[in-house]
Amino acid sequence: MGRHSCCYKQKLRKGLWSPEEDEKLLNYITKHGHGCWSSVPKLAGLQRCGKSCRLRWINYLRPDLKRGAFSQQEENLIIELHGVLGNRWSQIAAQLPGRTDNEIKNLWNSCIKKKLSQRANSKPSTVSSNSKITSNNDHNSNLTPTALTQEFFLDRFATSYESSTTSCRPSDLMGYFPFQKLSYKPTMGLSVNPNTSICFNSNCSSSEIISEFDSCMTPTILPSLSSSMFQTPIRVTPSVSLPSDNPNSVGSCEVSGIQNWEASSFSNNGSSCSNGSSSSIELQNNSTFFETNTFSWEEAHLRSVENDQAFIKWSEYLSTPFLIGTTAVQNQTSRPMYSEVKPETHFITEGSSTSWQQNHHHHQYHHHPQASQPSNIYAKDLQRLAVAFGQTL
DNA sequence: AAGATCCACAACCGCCTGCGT
DNA sequence: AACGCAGGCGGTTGTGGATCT
Repeated sequence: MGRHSCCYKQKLRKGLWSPEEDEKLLNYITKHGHGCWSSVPKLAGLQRCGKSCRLRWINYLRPDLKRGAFSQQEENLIIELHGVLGNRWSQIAAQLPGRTDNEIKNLWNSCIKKKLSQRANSKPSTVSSNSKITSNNDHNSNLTPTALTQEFFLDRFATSYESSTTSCRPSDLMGYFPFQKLSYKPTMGLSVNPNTSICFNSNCSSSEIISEFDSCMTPTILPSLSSSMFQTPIRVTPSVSLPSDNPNSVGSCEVSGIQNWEASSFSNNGSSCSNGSSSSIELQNNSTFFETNTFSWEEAHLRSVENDQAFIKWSEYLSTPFLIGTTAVQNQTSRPMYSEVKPETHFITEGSSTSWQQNHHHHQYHHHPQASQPSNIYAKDLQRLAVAFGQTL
């Protein structure tokens, strides 16, 4: 095995992609689809290997990517899914439309895992101290992130259970879990016995869990998850068509006021999107375990309002005139768009032209002091971009 | 002001799997 | 059945900006 054959080729560029490379790749895939990835770099005129092109497209250039910071709901969903799926980032990503596995993986490794670890350290063995609640792993110091997540659920469960009133039965408690009303069986990763003890069975394979979830999940309860979560993961088919006559319809699906991105939303016929609601996650409307309890991370409060802006309609995004001058950039109303947009190589399709914007600092705005001064940064980046593409602002 | 350190993100690497021959 | 290729995935590293000292 070892290195992919295409990587043996000489004179292949590595490292960060330049805007010119992005444009070449984007233009090529927009026109022709990717086809065989190994042939894309040659056909697109790039000195890259096919895998590199594929990654760049999937993680950055794909037009159906949701840009910007993760919302609290998304973080919660990631934690929930990670508790079930583990490090299957692609499957987790399939449940978060517009997010990539790489993005989620980075978020987990840099942020969520830290939070869970801090929480575990600051509140050791809450679960194991409860005689009614048992876990296969009572030592937080040895917990893997997945185990930490499980501990997290157990802890929340224990808290809820302790504070509940007399008539609470195990079956009642199931409502506290994100996958509500599931018929958990003793063989599953999560089990509840009549004595109200609950445990994660570490010897239970994930496939069993998945199979159990799949079989007992009622479509009326969680139609989105049941239809897609444990079946074939959503895959984006990058054969994108960007209809120039109706930019507002490009791949946008609005369901319950939020983005409802489907991989299948983009098709060569350009006929906007399929409904796709069967496999979408309605984050805003699904009160999860976390919201129905007292879950709150330290900055969750601070970020909640700001991150609501993450649910910007793609259609609005596409139709917003990014490159109409610095005055527009500085316009306060345009700020959320920029602050939520993962930048560098975003494009707008207007007719046959492709416009680009660049902004390396998108992620700073929600947790750095510079957040109060985005305009200068936008302007600077736009100027850089304009220079790169020979445009004037 | 400058170097050191931290952090988030992009990209690469190696392995696995599926498919065609 | 064996082999090679391409695509996909997860772990890891590299990079550059922000922050700290």
